[in-house]
Amino acid sequence: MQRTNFGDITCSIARTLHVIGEPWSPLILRDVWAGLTRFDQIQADLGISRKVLTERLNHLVEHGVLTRRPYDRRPRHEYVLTDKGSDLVDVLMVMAGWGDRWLSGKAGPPVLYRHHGCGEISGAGLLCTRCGKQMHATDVDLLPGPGAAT
Amino acid sequence: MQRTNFGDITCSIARTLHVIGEPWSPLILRDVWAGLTRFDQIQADLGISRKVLTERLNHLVEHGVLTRRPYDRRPRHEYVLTDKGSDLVDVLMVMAGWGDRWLSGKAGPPVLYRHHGCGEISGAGLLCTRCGKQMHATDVDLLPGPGAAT
DNA sequence: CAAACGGCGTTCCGTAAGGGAACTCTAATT
DNA sequence: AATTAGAGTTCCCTTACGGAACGCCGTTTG
Repeated sequence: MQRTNFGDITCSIARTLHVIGEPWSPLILRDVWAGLTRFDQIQADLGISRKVLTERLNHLVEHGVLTRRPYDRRPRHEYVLTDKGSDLVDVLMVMAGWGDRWLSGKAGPPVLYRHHGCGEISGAGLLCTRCGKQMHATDVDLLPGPGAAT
Repeated sequence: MQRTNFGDITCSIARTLHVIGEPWSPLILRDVWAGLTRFDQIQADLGISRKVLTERLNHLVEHGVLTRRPYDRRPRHEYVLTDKGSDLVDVLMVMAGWGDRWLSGKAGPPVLYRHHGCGEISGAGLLCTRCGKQMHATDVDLLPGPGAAT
């Protein structure tokens, strides 16, 4: 085996990386979370190679993070987060929070999060920066922020 | 450019991936967090190629996540987390929490976290599962858990 | 009913990046 | 002077990403 299999390392971080550690996987998950659920939508949004997108989607489905759901009688389907997958999006929210704090510069964060619980705009993270309560991936709406692409 | 540069995407998740998205980077960060701060220690622990370890360490230092600190008059140094880096370890704690919940099986989590705030053993995450208060990477000690390697 | 279309992959090739082992460099120790 | 230890560096081989073209399969259109 050439590339090391992180799944074999006795470490929950390594095991998690085995599921979403490959290039593009977290961004694919982000897209599905944000409502881009179809192959061509994701492909166009990310500009990812179709080959790699196929591989990643299969991998995420195999590991129970996404499911394929038919949306037509034709063989057409969209990708949906499972519970396991929604829980994983919490990792993305923390990553987004770190990126907002340390990397977004004076333009400000590209995305804002509205907390369903209190209705206010919060910073990215697992605690609402307004009401202080726990906030999960399923508890927010995404809105364009000041640093959003033009 | 062959591999896509995630840093150019207007997305805090993508920007964060630009810093720690490459293979091994999160595990290197984990090692430094856990107290393995020298080149050969990390190399032996992870079994990573020395070439790649060099590249990753330089990358993490360039991006202000780690600093090189001399620990001897000789050109010997160890790698230390910066504030930016400690903040980033929060991402790892959430990843560890997800891995513990969904991937560790009946063996149980390989690592336990003792919260400095209350002194109790907590699950991995950003909230202490015992006292409910916020818990950051700098607020915990790592202990071997039931699923630890033999 | 043949042709075009849309969604979803699959195939192919060129290049970059990881794996592994051997080698280098430098300052300290014996 | 020879040895040791830490920290890279170099070289070669193999794998995997990027990009573009191609294939498949039901549906719509004329």
